[in-house]
Amino acid sequence: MNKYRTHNCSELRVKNAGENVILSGWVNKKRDHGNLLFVDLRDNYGTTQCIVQKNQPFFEELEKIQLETVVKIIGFVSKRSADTINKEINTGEIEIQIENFELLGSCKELPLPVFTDQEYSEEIRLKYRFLDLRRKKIHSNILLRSKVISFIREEMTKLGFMEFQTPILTSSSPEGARDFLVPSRLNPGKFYALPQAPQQFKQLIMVSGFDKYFQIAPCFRDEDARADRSPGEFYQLDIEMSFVEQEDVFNVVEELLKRVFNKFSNKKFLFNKFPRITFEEAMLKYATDKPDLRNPLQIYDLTNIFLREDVSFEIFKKLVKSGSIVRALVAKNTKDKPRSFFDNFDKWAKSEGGSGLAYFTIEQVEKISAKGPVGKLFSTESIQEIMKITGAKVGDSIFFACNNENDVLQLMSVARDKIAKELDLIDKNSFAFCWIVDYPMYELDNTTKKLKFSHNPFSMPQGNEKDIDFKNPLNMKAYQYDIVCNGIELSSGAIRNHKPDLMYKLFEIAGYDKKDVDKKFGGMINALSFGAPPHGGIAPGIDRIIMLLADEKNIREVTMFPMNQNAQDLMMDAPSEITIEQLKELNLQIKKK
RNA sequence: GGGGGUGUAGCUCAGUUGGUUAGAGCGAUCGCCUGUCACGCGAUAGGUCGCGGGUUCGAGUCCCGUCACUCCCGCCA
Repeated sequence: MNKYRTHNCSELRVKNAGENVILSGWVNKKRDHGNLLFVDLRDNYGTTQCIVQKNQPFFEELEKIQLETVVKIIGFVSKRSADTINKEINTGEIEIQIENFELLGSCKELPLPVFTDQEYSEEIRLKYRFLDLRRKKIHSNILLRSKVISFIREEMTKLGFMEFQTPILTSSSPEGARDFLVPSRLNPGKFYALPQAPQQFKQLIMVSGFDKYFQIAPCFRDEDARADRSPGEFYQLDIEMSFVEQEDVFNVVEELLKRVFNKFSNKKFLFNKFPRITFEEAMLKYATDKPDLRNPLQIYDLTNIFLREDVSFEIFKKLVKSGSIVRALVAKNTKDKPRSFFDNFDKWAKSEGGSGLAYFTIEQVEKISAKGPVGKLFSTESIQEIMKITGAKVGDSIFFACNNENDVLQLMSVARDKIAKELDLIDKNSFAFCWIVDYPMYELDNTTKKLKFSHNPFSMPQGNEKDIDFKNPLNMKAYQYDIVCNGIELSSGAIRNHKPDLMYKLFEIAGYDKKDVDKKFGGMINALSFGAPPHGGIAPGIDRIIMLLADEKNIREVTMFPMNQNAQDLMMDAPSEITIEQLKELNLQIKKK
């Protein structure tokens, strides 16, 4: 028999009444009635009410015990009387009559309450994460994470995939995020990098003939944090497959995500078959390549309206003439909204650094007209044209923004969310997945004005190799795709370029000559020239999947031991200073400020 | 690197236009209480109002600076 317990704290039922039992756990709560003491004992599985009367010799000792102390309770199970049953917990029909107890782990005065729904500061939560993790919500989030990960492993295995580990110490890559670097003791002056993703390794696994790979892979990127982005490290469900086209990857991922989301959430799927939206279409309709499709609002281009003679909105007309564009959103049935409703959006848009949001409401007394500060600047015919383009009806309002393309898109993307939230148009009980496809191979770097890879440099350009228009690289599309759910980008993926010659050509366009490519990606290119299968894959973010399933907005709520925004672990005190000896051994010197 | 928010007791927060001794709930300590399940009742302790400077007869409150946490932008192929 186990020394510490015969049962866990969620196990005992009426049928156990009369049995002698031993339970161990944390003192979750005490209710002290002076001559009668209730102790709620908690472990990973649940809580059990234990009770002791004053006549027991250890009564006073137990009465004074700190919450969160770990104790072993020895006693017997007794059935509760009907009026004292607690239906909230699954051991609520019984209680333990304590016959003795043993202190297993004492507890100092708590820096934060454990048994409470109260929110408290992240600083204190992260410093005492081991206490924070005892709390119900986050404890169950972490359990959910564990279950999801093992389910994913099972399902991937069923789908014929093999899990392989890839190195954690690897080489720095020139593209992409900032690397975390690790100095090499045996190779003075040289550094390893932690992998931003096992990108090259998973391709090498394909070249090695393993056909279907997956891994719950740690990824390291030294970039600034966001609510949905841990600083430092995160996990991807890394997938790669040989002899596949884009659709084959989609089928696997769609099937897997459906199984996972159906198993771990009651929310419904808005689309049973995930819609495919081209990058171009997404940017036009949603002004972002990670649209929240729960939001029914669409964006329309109204630039041409401002070239019309019968529109006298001179500020916008002037901007349009000098190259600005106009994009609009329709807010249905908003004619009765107060003036403040509209002005607040304009005020908000200005606070976003934009030029504001103009608006009018379509009305019809006899003729169709526009109401609002700029309404009279539009003729009936121009309003009718706007209604044709946008599908707006009498009683709807139009919000529009005019600026250069970048700024308009940025504003409209956020405005679309904000207006939908304000009008309560988003069904919170659903998942809206979609694929974003046909990404451009290259884009212009805003600061350097040079061409760069818009996503992964290893992606395969679309079309027959002979027909690819290398002269107009900005027109080149790639077999590059993203999967998005509820406005959250879960993953990017691509069919890879497995042809070294083509790869050199593509890198040349981005400004890397053959020598650069050989130096930076030599291992990869070399491998591809020894018989590489066509292959492709994807890597959905595990943390974000759990966030969606747990309905959490912050990634730290689904991460056991996260770092804070400044990439510090307040509990372990990382990063920390190291000794002179360690530095010497690594041939490093710290430059003083 | 830039912008916003927050910072008052161990924890969560209140604190009016600048005005006497900075409050509450939870927690802690002590006492009372035999059926609670957020038990109840009474008492006590607990404060560099993040830090530094300034304005003022007087600053938790106003101003300047700074630090910490957080959200966003940049960044994240």
